[in-house]
Amino acid sequence: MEAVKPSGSKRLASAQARRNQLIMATIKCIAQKGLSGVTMADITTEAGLSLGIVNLHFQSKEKLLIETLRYISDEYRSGLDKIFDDPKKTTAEKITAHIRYDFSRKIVDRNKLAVWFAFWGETKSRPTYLAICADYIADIASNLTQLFARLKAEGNYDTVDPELTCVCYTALADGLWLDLLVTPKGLKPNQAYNVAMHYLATQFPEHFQA
Amino acid sequence: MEAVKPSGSKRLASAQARRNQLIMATIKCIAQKGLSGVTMADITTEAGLSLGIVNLHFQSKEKLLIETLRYISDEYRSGLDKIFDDPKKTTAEKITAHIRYDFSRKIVDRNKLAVWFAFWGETKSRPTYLAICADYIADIASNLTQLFARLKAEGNYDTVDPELTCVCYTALADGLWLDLLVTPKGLKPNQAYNVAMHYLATQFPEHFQA
DNA sequence: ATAAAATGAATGACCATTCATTTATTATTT
DNA sequence: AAATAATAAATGAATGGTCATTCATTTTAT
Repeated sequence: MEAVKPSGSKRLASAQARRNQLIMATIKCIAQKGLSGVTMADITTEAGLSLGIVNLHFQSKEKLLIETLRYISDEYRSGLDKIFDDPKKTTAEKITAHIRYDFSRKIVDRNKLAVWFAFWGETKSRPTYLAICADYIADIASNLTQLFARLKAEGNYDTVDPELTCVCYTALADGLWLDLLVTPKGLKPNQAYNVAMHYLATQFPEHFQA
Repeated sequence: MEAVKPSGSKRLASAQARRNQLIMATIKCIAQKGLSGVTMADITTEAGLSLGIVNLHFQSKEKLLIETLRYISDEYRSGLDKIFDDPKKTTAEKITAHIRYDFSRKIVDRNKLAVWFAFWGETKSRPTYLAICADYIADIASNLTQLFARLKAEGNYDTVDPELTCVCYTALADGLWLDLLVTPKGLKPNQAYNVAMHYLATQFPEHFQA
């Protein structure tokens, strides 16, 4: 029935499904074997598909890796955007939701954390990886700074510096994620959340409890 | 003159010098090409030596990488030990020295940071890497917690939880290092130091100024 | 003269990519 | 509806390039 599109909807859907299937397998394999250790054979076997499939859908290994990083970035970002744009939440509620999200199951998944840090560890040598994340990082920082500035205005927080608080919180979250990845026996997601809250409570004691 | 040692001192010294030379070249190459991109040829060329030299001094590439990680770990650790064991410093001075050290030129060297995060990104798949650092991480945390506990006792800080403060500071430092590595145009070492101090000032306002 | 250190061409393993062939899906015809 | 043609998707054996490792030879130190 579709006059313009050359291929039927079933085919398009399956192509997208294959891409996702391969990205999921890539996440798992990077976590298991490291960015320096994953092979095409690892990924396609994990996905239950044939060796040639990656080049069919992604042209090359490198492009699959980049799409995998982009997938994780987009997922993280879109979750935060939803919170930030929610008209029903107050400023304080948005901040709380942000922190809850940062240490939620979906984000603190060790496979995904492994992928994050695998790419961070290579950004100096491969600027492409950084370029993928640079925009969204700036956006998120801008949104969070804005929330802190609003809360400062709403509450009685003359000494708070919203930008500094944003930089400090962001670095703290990064460090806690690293802890969750490398010492899973040491720090639990819930404890990490408490540490983050402890910092926020030092800045906005009227609104947050440590 | 040495009766026991089979080889002369000049040879021993040169063997050790070669090892260091290769480790330095490895740090530079990992920063430039990433852990997944370095080759033996890269490293030996950077060191100005021949291709076979690594296997002569380190048996294998993997062992050289491990020794490189160990070198950086030991360097960091020994610097902190000197501060912690200094009998001339008060508790507060030791903490200040610790933070200064964490953001000093020697530690915030982007090549070395690149190596740190290259290895962190692979710890999930290669537990050996974590094993190398696990001990010293625990030691440093124990020392720092002790310092915070002493300062709590010395000052008027009933609400401070030394362990929590240690976890929070450590994560914050990790996150700031990551920032320094990936967004060198954004955050400068001096600013990172100020952010860390800002957090400490929230815990010990009588002793530290943001 | 002896022994250790260093070299780098040669080797073999590994792995991303290609592409001829097979399988599945959609369109057309009877 | 069924059969057939046309097209897209998927496969995996074969290819070629890269790279860690080896070791016979050369260089340097004792």
